[in-house]
Amino acid sequence: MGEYVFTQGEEVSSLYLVKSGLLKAYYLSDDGKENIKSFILPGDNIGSLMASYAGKTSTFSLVCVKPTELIQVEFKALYEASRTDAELSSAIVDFLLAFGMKKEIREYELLCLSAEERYRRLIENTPELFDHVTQNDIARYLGITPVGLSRIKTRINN
Amino acid sequence: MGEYVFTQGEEVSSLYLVKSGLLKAYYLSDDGKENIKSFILPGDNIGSLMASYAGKTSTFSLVCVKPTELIQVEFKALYEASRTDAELSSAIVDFLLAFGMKKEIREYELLCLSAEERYRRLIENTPELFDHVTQNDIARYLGITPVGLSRIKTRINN
DNA sequence: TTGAGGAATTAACCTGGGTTAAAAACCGTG
DNA sequence: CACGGTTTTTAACCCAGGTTAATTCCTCAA
Repeated sequence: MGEYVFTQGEEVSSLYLVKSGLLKAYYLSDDGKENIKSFILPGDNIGSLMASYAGKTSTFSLVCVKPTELIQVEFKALYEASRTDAELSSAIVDFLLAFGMKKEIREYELLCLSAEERYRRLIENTPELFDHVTQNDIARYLGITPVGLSRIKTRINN
Repeated sequence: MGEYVFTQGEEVSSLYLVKSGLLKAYYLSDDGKENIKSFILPGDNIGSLMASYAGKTSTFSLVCVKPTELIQVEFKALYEASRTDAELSSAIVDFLLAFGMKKEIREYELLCLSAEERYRRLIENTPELFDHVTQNDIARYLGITPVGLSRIKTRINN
């Protein structure tokens, strides 16, 4: 709860699998604005590809929103092992396919939908989230400010 | 040139590798608005994960902007083969890692940057694109209208 | 060379969401 | 219960970008 798994700018060499709890991954801009990349729920996996694969530092921070149990996997070891272990490799393929599809959906929403539509879809698809996350964070996930989200809500309720 | 590789709503079972040429992948909304998901350059790979992996129909269309040579790969066969062939599987892992990183960057740009910043970065990172793609399409890739982009340009040149 | 169709620009007006700041509602803790 | 901090709402004002439509530019085929 409130603990960081890793922070922006850090070298990260692991992937994580969420057993229980809730995390948020977010970008912090130069002027201190927070943009939430994703919430990570039990069963989801998370990691900074850029950091662990391309050897850069992480572009975002990962922090627990609720008490969380994680399984940590050393990326490089996994990657090397996958070179010769077909079963492991195909598990990784599944992991990456799931990852890619999540990203594809998010990209679609950010590119094609208005903030209001994204909000409606979030209610539709992940209502649990609203029980555990402040409206502030919901807004920053939708790509708008808390004030903006409050306005959308009142607009929706006529 | 102008030929469709596949269109939105179609069942797609292949991935593609671009040998030469240029394509665009785009979403068409109910009210006829086009939003460009990505431009695909030589060396890039493209496919609808949702369609070929999850068995849904494609959420976007893929069309050639310039005469293009493609290598087509049947997804299911590839996926099955990868289950037992470590070398193949690890090639797929690399493919998916590259795919994931591209998506991650795009997500960041859409979530955190203004249209003007995205435009500046595009000039910076992919100037070639401007030789082959209309400004209309650049705008639709940036997530704004052609009118909006024209304004940004004049704003930048004081 | 001209004319026609598409691409880009410009202008006028509108709207969604940003910004700032204050007020109100909601906590948990002593 | 009251206090102090955090969330949420509300209000006033602002701006980026959307919309529509007219104008200019470009290109290319006849």
